[in-house]
Amino acid sequence: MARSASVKDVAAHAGVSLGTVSNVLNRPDRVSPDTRERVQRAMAELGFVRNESARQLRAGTSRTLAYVMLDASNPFFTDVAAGIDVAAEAADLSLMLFNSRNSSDREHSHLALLEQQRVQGVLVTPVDPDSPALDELAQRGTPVVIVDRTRSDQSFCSVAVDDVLGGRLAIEHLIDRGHERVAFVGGPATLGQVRDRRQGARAAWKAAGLPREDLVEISTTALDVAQGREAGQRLAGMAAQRRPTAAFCANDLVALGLLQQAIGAGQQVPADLAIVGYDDIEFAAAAAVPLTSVRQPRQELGRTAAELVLDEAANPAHGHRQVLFTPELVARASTLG
Amino acid sequence: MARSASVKDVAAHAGVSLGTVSNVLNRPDRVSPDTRERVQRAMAELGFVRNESARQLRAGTSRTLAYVMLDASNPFFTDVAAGIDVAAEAADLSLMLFNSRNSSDREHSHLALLEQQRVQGVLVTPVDPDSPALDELAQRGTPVVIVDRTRSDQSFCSVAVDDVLGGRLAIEHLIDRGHERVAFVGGPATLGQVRDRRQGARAAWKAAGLPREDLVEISTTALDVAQGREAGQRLAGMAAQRRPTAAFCANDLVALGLLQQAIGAGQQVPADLAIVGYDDIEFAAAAAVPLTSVRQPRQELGRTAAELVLDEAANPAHGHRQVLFTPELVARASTLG
DNA sequence: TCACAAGATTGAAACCTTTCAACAAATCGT
DNA sequence: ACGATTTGTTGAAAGGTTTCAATCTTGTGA
Repeated sequence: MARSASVKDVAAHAGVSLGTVSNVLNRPDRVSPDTRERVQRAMAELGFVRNESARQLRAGTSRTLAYVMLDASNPFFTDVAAGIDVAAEAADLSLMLFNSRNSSDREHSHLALLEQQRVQGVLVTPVDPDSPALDELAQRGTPVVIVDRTRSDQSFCSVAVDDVLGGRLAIEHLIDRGHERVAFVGGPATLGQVRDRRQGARAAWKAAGLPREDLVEISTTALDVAQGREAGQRLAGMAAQRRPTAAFCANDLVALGLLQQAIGAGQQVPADLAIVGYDDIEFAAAAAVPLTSVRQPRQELGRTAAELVLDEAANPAHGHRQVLFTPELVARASTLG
Repeated sequence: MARSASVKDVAAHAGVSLGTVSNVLNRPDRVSPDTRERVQRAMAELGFVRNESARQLRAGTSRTLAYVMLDASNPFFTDVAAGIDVAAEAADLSLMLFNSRNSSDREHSHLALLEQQRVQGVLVTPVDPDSPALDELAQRGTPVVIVDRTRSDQSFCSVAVDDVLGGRLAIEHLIDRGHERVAFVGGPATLGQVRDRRQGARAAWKAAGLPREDLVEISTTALDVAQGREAGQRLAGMAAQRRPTAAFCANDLVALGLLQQAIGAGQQVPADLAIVGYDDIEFAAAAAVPLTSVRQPRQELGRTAAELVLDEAANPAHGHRQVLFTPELVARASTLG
């Protein structure tokens, strides 16, 4: 392509100075109506497109926000992203999404690029929330908010949902429904989410005075559908009197896999096996046996995260806040049948 | 934050000229090992971060590719995005994702920003593939590839899947299974996909010599789960001898909604109603009655699109190509029971 | 008619990096 | 020991925009 026209070309073509062209672009009211029109016509004729690099270099500020997501194929994160998008749009910023696909390397290379681009702020659901790369990024001045994860210390803004409470809600619901032998399905335990949900589950179990060994743990290597199916087979393989009558899964993907396996093996849900998922993604309600699940306020999570990062970017007196949302149990047929 | 250090600061701190710092950054081999090390130490001490705007302004080239997706919450598109990502990574570019959420306005504002950013190339699944905004963008020199849509003319590179064939495969499968009254569920007809799939369905129906009125059309206002449920209710409301024994849905989300409604109403799938979806998203196989679906090579779609846009960016002799992939029917329990 | 204010336009400087011709120093061959 | 290479380093120019003090025009009030 021919090198595209610059303000200078437009100025020459319209017979005005280059400062005036810039004024038309940035303070149209400072310029008389007829010159303004002349300049705009010149822009149209030359196909002028503002060079954002130059603009940003001079102005020092970019008009974008970025969200580095852990796994774009998990609907939970796309819903969070939609919430961020709403807030970004309200602030007249564009949201760029990056997918680290569970890889630290990809995550770090995206973060490095974003820092070089001087984006207004970075939202990130990190592979490892305690990675020092995040500290360095923040320390050098990029506003960073951690999404759906928390840190041991309070050195960042973060938004997350109370997973311990969520685990408790799930188990209390199953206990209410009369179950006395329940499986917790999820893993790996290196994920904070998994640990917290399990911890809440155990606390509720203990509080109900039920014997510890009747909360059976089935560990998976990832939180996806395939692992849910696999866990279902292990469950099915257990001796009948030891087999749990209900399962609480660490997320909906696992729960859907488990549901599929159970129905495929001819079991009735919830009569033979009740199932509770986590996240309440759209496909949970749309499953053939609609799934009871712990709902997280995904959109609000994203919206709040965006507001925090914008505050950090704009407000010099910004103080870090850790926002914790409250989850909610949505009971459906997979436990109510 | 304190304004971050520039090459000039690094040069001063390391006691070298500014050109040398740039060499360390871009041609490390041209610089002697000890000065290189000195400069690198200075960078680390000052927390130097290269300013990408300035780099890009001078170098004229960005290191990013962008995909403007129609609906990030549809797993089909995130899978396509993953395919693009793989190819982008291989070319050492970063992929930025934007979500237009089915809005032309959002799509256009994203495209405008990307043009200003002078990205290497833009991949887009547009709300309206015939929008003149795309022509203008391409005409001004930004490489553009249309993904999962096609244009009447050949003025763009595009990658898509043969939807007419896909529709034919679905209906032929149902005819093979002995169905003689089938519903086509989908809409709105303004979507090229819907039109093509329906056209293929009709062609196959006609080729089998079946009466036209026995391919019943149930039109939806969108291709999502809620509309699928709604369509299910309309189906259920039909008089028994007029009611189709099978449904071909224009995508999997609709099929899942239909499946849910049917099972909720106590019907047996496929005995009372066989269902074929389209896209073969992961949740199709994971549904409680695994869904027969028409699979599209999603990742390959993305990968090919990325390769086309990179060729257009790099190769002056580039000619536009319209790549059409072949879909494939994956038969599962929802038609095989 | 003159002084002044208000409004419109100008042009140079600054933002930070990369590139490249030119220069300096070290190394080599003879 | 001397010119020719090679290796390493320099500094100015360029890239496109925005900003801002300065200048020019026009209109107003006395």
